[in-house]
Parts: sequence; C-alpha cells; structure tokens
Amino acid sequence: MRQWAILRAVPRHPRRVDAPTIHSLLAHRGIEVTLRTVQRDLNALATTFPLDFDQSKPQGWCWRRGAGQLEVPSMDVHAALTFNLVEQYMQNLLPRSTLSHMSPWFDAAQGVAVSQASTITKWRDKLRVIPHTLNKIPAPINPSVQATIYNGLLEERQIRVTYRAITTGKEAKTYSVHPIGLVVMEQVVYLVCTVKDYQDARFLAVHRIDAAQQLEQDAIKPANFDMDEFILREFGIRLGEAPLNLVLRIRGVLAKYLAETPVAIDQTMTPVDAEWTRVEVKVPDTIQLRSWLRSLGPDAVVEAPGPLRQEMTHESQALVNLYAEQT
Amino acid sequence: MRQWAILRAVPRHPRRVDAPTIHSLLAHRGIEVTLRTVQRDLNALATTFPLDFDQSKPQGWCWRRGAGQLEVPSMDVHAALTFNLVEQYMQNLLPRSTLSHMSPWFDAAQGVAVSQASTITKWRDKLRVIPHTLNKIPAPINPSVQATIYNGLLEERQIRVTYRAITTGKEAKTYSVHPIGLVVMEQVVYLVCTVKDYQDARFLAVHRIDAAQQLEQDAIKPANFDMDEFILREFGIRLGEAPLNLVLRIRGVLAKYLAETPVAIDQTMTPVDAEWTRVEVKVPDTIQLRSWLRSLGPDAVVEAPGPLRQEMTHESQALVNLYAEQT
DNA sequence: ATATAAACGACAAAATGGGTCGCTTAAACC
DNA sequence: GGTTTAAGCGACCCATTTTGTCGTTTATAT
Repeated sequence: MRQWAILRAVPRHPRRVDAPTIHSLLAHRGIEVTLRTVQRDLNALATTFPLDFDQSKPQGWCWRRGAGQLEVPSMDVHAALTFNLVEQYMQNLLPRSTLSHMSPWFDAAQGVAVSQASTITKWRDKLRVIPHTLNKIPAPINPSVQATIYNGLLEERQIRVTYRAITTGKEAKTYSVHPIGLVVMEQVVYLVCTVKDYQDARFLAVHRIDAAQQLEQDAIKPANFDMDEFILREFGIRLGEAPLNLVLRIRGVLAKYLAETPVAIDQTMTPVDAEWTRVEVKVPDTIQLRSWLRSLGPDAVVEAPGPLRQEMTHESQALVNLYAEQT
Repeated sequence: MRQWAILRAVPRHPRRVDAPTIHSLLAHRGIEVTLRTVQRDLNALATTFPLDFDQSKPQGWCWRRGAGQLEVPSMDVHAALTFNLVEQYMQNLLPRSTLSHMSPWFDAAQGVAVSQASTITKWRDKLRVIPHTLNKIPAPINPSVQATIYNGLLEERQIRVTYRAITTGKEAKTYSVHPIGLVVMEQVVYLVCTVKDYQDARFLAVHRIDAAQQLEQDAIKPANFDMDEFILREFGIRLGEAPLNLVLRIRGVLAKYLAETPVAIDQTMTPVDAEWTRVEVKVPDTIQLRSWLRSLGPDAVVEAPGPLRQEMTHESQALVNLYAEQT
C-alpha cells in the first residue's frame, strides 16, 4: 500500500520529486514511516519499475522518459480499439504538442495484444478513420509556451504574454493577461482571457503567443462571465437568437445518410417525389449550419425559413456571378 | 511484485478470472507460488482495491463495475486537460457504446485536481470545444452486437450477422462474414468484410446489424487486400487518380484562417488585390475537397484546374436554378 | 450418489520488513 | 573557505508477516 502510494507520487520525466517530499506526503495521508523506509522503497521499486533519480543531493525521482503507462485494471482490447480510433481521429484536430500528452495511453493501446495467440496483426491494418473535413495542418505551438499557458490557466495565475496579432504589419506586443479558459475551434486553440485591468474578455490564438511567463498575481475572472455566451458572441457562432425551424429538400444518398445520423432528435423526413425528400428539423441558427448547408451543394434546397432561403439564393447567385467573370 | 501482477491480471467488470487461471499465469511469468498464496493475495487485495468475486465455485474475480482507473505514473494536469478536450471533441463523433470504453480514463481526467490548493474549479468551466461540423446524432449501436463484432474482428473469426440493408422494403438477412477491418466515416462505424465465400470485400454499417454471433471458423482475409485502396474506391472518397494542383481565389477572414492552418505544407498564398488572395496547393482529388470548397460559399472561387472550375460552375448554376423554382 | 476441484482455516518455519544509529557526502549558508 | 544542515546509505536486530503444507468443507460435474 505504501509502495503503491509512492509509485503514484512519483511524476513523469521532466518533473521530479525527492524522498523527503514523498515522506511528508505519506505522513499527510496517515502513512507514518521513517524517511529511511521511503528511501529503501524507492530503491526497491526502481529495480522493477523504470524509475530514475538524478545525482543532486536531495535525489530527484521520476519515471524514466518514455516509460509506458501501467494501469490497473489493465486496458482491455475494446478500450485499446477505441483508443486507436480516437488517436486516428484526433491526429489533425489538436496540435501535436497538446495531443502528445496522451501518447502514453495511445502507445499502451498499441501495445495491447490484438488476440491471445494469433498473428501479431497491427491495429493499423484493421482500423481506419476517414476524416470528415479536409485535413488541414494545425498551427504548431511552442511546447514551453503551451505549458506556461496551461499552468497559468489551471492555477489561476496571471501570465505575461508576447502576442503576435494576426493583423499584418503590427509587431508583437507584451502584456499581462488573466486566463479564463481554453477554446478549441477548427484545429486552433484559443486562450480566453482579460487583458491587463480591462474587464472585457478577449481570445488569443495560442500558436500566435511567442513567449509566456507565469506571474505571481492571481488571475481575476470578470464577474458574471459566461463562457458559452462568450463563445456564441465572440466566435461568430450564433447568427440568430432563436432556433430555426428548418425545412430542407434533399435528394440522392444524402437522404439515406441523414436518416441514419439525424441532425436532431425531432427530425422528420417525408418523401416528396421519386427524387426528393423533405426534412423538417429545429436547429440552432449558427455558422456551422450555413457551412453544412453550403457543403451539400445542389443536393439540398432550403425551403424555409424564408430569410435563410433568401440568403442561400443570394449566395448561390453571387457564386455564379463570380464564376462567370473572366479570370 | 506478485500482487502487482495479480492486479493487472484481474479484468474489468463483465469479464472474470478465477484463481487457478491467475496461478498458472503467474507460473508462466516465472512467479512460482502456491495456489493458496494467490487466493490469499486476492482476498488481501480486495480489502484495499474495489475487487469483487462471484459465488460460483471457481470464484470469478473482477474489478467492481465502475471502478476507477488507477495508473502509474498518475495522470498529470496537462494530460487531464487533453483528455477533457478529447472527450468533448469525441462526444458526437463515435457512437456512445464505443466511446464508453474510454470513460474510465475520461472520469479519471475529470478527477484530477485542477490545482493543488485552489478552488475546486471544474474542468468544464475552463475548456470548450466548438464542433467544426453540424452536430449530428450518431446512430445507436447495440452494445452486445458491437462486442461480438469487435471480438470477431480482433480474434479473426467468422461472424454470423443479421443485417438490415438500407434499401427500404428489404427485410433483414442472416449470413456469415469474414471480418477484415473497421472504418469510421461521418459518425458511422462500418465493418469491412467478405460475405460467405465471396472474394470481394463489402462494408456493413454496424448500427444496421441487428444480431451477431461469433463462429468457430477462422476468418480468411482475401489475398492482396489493401484497406486504403478499398476505402478510396468503395467509400467514394477518391474522384481522380492524380493529385490536383488547386488554384483558389479567396477573400475575407478565410484568408487569415487558411494562412494559419494550411491545407498542405506546400501551400502558397499571394495577394491579388485588396479583396482577394490567391492560394495554390496540391491536394488529393477527393469528395472532402468538394465539400470543403462548397462550404466556403462565395468567399472562394476555384480558378484551376479547369475541370474542377467547370464542375463548380455547373453546380452553382444548378443550385441557382433550384432556388429559382417555385416551392 | 460419487468424484473432483476449489476455497479456507490452522500451524509453524522462514523470510522479510522496518526502526534505530552512525557514517559519509553533498548543498547551503555565513 | 569553513561550517552547518540535511540527505543518502550500510548495518544490525527484533518483530511481524508471509507462505508452504495439510486437512476440512463445499460446490460443481459426471
């Protein structure tokens, strides 16, 4: 039991912890033993587990870099299968530096034997995830900047950041921010925060932060801040306040797909004729809805509400005009 | 050490393992002890860990249902943050029954204290993932059918399935299949397999499989089967053989976004005038490309290659015609 | 009904664990 | 640069625990 507690107290590679710290930590949990015993335990555990310590005087103990994840209960094949799917899914949806924190588990999932005795078939041979969007390349994030940002966010401390605004020509500025939250949209990670002493929240793309340094001062969250409200307002998601009663005319395989994965639970579908099917569904009025409707091309026609139909009509006419121009 | 091995040998709830099995398993790993010792260990461990056994004679041991994931090294805050992001991301991308296999880890991530002493701030307050597509509802999958399918796939055994084809009117048919792989596309899970003794691979939507039963016979994978080739061909992904040298004219915020998350590493962007920017990039000729181009609406015009421009021109004209019709 | 195998209690010998102490060594501080 | 402080480590020994053995009980299978 004590050894179990010690194992869990030892952190992964870059971070380190020394024996006296573990000793007091154990005492805090009601496990009263001599420091000597803790030292003995650490040495004993190091013979079986990939633990390392540095040569400084209070020896800093850590799990060897690249040490695998040991879990109880151990990962079963179905969990491993799911981890493998998620790994493929996430590949281009989060920046490498963030996703890398999960690699111990992804590696563990890879290592789970597919079947007891059979061939050493690789998971990759059996599993594929087809990306639903065009695979864009996430902007790289400086790992140390990311670490500082995430720490400041979680410990609720102010951070001094050097930010390179997207508006061209402007050079990077340095100021302190109060981190509030993290928002991921379209493969980009944004830090939601207030700047200096202003009360209004802003968002900064983390990959455009060139340098970051955690400050001593606590971060102050503006009163009555509502993250969801902020997102809908500032990220240009919500276009209308009320949900739309969308009526759509669709054709082809799209009807089949939509029958299988409905847009919402109240979705109803009624055949119009041999070619077309009418879909009625209540959906929030968002930018994603527009993107989706556009992406369907000439297989979907908005019938109602009127304003949305108008909008789509104008858009398609605008597109035709653009294509009519000589290049 | 022996107890550690025993803990890892005990599976999660529905599955069970008995003491003699563990005993022989330990012997296999060079740990030679009496069966009695194993029994004693199990009882001892059950006082500290949430282990349960049933009342049948060879006692079946398992981790109590809902037992948390215990890991060494324990999950640090950055890993927990990433797990929370991924959980939000995956929410509607995989069916519940599949994703639920990861819930022990998602729960563990939730449980990681955000900061040492500070407030018990919930992760949810700080993290948000904005879905990039319209959030459709994944078709529910019968968990026991899913378990059988996944098992058959991993153990490479034939499966007798009752499949409800999407073509209306046809009733469900039952036949045996040789599972080859799993493909996830647009929130739907497909089983790639060959049917009966035919050599050509097909794909079945897992949520349309009403019943499944694992058979004794080994599954036979067709010679020279190439999963990637199969996907490109059968899922209608690849439209042209060669990659396209896409030339695109874009405007507005899109130019900024595309500069940050390029479509491919060789992407070049050159301003045309105050409004437009020209993007050149080599991309595979896929259905996703079309969807993406369409989703951009009148903010993007394809300039080359010619055939694609033609295609887009015709599509937009067709859409205008559709909207011009009286409802 | 009988045979088989697993679980369990009891006991004793063996092994190991852990506190104490003193020595050594490396930081830290004046 | 010397001194202080604290951590690591080897050694010793007693108490506790561990584990093999064996006999009994109980449930499952034949």
